[in-house]
Amino acid sequence: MFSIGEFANHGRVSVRMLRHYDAIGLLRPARVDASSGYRYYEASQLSALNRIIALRDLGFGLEQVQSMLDENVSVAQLQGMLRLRRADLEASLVAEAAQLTRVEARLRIIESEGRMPTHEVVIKRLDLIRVVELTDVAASFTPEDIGPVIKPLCAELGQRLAAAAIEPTGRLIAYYEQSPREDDEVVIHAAVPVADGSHAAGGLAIADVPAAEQAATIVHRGSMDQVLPTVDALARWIDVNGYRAVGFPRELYIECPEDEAHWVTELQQPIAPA
Amino acid sequence: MFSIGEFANHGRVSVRMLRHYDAIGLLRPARVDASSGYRYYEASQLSALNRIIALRDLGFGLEQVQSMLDENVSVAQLQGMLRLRRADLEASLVAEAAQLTRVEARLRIIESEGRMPTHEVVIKRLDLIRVVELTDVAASFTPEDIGPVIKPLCAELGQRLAAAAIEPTGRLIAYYEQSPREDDEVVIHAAVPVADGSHAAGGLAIADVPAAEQAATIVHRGSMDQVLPTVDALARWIDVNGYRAVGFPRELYIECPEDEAHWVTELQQPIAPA
DNA sequence: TTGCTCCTCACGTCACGTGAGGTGGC
DNA sequence: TTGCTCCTCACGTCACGTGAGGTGGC
Repeated sequence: MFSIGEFANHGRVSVRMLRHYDAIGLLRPARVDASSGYRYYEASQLSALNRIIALRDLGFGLEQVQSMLDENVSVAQLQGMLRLRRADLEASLVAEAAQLTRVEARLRIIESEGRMPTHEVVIKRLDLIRVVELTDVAASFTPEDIGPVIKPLCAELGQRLAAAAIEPTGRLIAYYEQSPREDDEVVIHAAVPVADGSHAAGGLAIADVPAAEQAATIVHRGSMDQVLPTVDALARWIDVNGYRAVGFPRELYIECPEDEAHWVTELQQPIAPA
Repeated sequence: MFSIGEFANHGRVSVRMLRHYDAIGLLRPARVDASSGYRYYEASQLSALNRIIALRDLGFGLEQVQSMLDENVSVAQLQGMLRLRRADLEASLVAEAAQLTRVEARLRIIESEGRMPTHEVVIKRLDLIRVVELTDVAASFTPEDIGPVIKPLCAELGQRLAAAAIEPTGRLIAYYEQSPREDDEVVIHAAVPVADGSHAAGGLAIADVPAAEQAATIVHRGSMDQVLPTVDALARWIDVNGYRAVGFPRELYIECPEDEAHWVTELQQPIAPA
């Protein structure tokens, strides 16, 4: 018979742990003194303790450990739990490796630029959005070419929405479709979300902006004339963190007051692992 | 100005999170209505939220995030935090990879043997132990050769301890030193721990059983004549889990009643990554 | 009036670590 | 008597999720 302290010593666990395992019924002492409450363990219980430690060290929770030690658990169930654990571990390893990549990317940036990045990139999921939209084309994907096309396009969109009495359910979205031709031409979509049952009206097209499992996003503050550095930062981030762009880039117009210098927009780029 | 719900939507976070960040002072709403307590956020606060999300997604705790956003934090401090995080992540990846190896090993065992292993192996750290000991040699590391040598050796040790009035501070330890010669001969040490200041006496040698950062251990129940399957299980485990033996194997005699069938011993083998 | 959004507590999570306050045998 | 070991609460951990119970504007 061992006292709790001796048993803890042999098992390389804390006394508190043994008390905890007693409390949850995972490992009951062989004997408990009725008057003092002292716990006493038998040497043979070391095997039981070791089984618990071994399973816990595979990453199972104590409740799962308890069920795995149950005599009535089948081999198939044990296999199932181990396979699930394996899958969880594999997912966790991938996630942590990605986190490490991002930490290292940030260390490189801090070394080369001497400060933390000011443009923060965040990965989000984008849901499918039902929109009404107008489209036009621009000669290239630079603010100089986009600006003169998108501004009248948005104004026109606003007028037609009012004329057709359509109530948008969200804010303006622009997305940019690379022309199938080999030149730089892009098709610009100016769109607003509408309720699911909406119909085309007033010369406006109904469309679905597709969902994206992962999109890298960045907030741009200020005039869209100055958007290029933000676009570049987003592109570099995607590259440095081991992703690639897989769909149309989008802009979400979050706040557009009179003074364009105070605009807040979010650039979104669907991505996939490179 | 956004209500908390709108802001949460744009930021892809939960309303509860925003309330939490407000509560801990990480991200205060731009305005709080005095009478209703409603929180209102500005579009420009999306950048602040994104910085928080980005840092949190690197694995930093919210308290650390807060300190990293502090204007007074130096670039050197930021670098330090990122490097520490990198080191933690690397360690965590190694630990999880080892865990995955163990889970996979167990899955293979369950497939080949049709049940969970009954001999559980646990990795422990072994501290250095000051002992008094007697030694002898055996022809090989099999129970048939060890048994007839170690039994009288232990009896002799007990007598000399009593004669020299030495009080052991722990239980009997045996460890086995491969002879430097090429044959199977092993040097058997029968030792008991003593207080640090002890001196050699009564023909007993003082020695230190070295510490080991990692040792694979397994509990053997029953007579030492039957120890071979347990020794084999330990050796296989060490092999299958990507370790190798790096020091003397030991036996710790945990409980040795009259009836040897009820003995409980722990086999210990110092290991290192293979 | 019903729904919707917002609010403030406050408990639960997971496996213990860490006191606080007290007892019993050498 | 002092140290040592043991005991039982009970709080703290970390970042929220999840009700409970209630309010205010459309």
